[in-house]
Amino acid sequence: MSTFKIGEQLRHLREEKELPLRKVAALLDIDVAILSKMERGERRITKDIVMKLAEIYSYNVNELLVSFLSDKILYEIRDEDLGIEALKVAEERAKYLIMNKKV
Amino acid sequence: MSTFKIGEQLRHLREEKELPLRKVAALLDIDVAILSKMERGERRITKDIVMKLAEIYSYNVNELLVSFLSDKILYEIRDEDLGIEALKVAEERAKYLIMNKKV
DNA sequence: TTACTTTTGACACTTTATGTCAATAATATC
DNA sequence: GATATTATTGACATAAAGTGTCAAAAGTAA
Repeated sequence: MSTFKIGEQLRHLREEKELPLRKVAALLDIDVAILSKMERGERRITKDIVMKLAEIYSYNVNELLVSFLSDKILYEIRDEDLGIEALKVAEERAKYLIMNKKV
Repeated sequence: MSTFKIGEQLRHLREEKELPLRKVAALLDIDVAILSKMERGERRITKDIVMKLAEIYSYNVNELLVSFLSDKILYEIRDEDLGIEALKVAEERAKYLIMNKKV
């Protein structure tokens, strides 16, 4: 999947901290190439990585997670005319499920 | 991925029409086992199959597609505390993207 | 140039998804 | 309750997608 926003956001944060991929990748214990690709949307970003990066960059983790999740959601409805409608229905259903403690 | 709602809905429609899996599977040109699993959420349902089934059951295709898409969306945010928040952000972003004709 | 950072692509490997099939289970009909 | 029909389950082989590793190439700064 390609990331729409979270990748850019993470790159932006890294550049603000003036950290090279090399250092951040080392902290995450992953290859530089993978981090590079994650920031540019060529590799999947995992929830785990997002949380670790929030820690590394001292950034609000929930905000990053919402970006991460909304990217995944938008990916599911890319090119779909009924996307907005599906989002509304999904939200109704999610609220209902939460009320009944199912999600 | 498991289907939450679309599978049940399709099974219900099939039963209303009193069509056996065998016949519907033949119309779709897929194996009976696969259709059985799709209806019970053990196999992925594709957009293509949903549209063909709407035709076969003479049912509103958009309604089924919205179920199908919202299932996929809900799957992405299952078990996520920030799911609702992510849905709202995704909707805002989707509207923005549509305005700018990007999605 | 030289050093450093980043990107790109190849590769082997793993995981996940897919289609096919047959055996089993469940249901209905006689 | 035997038989026919329908539905479910699991095994299998194959295909597709994702992952980690590496090194060469490209880009950037000193």
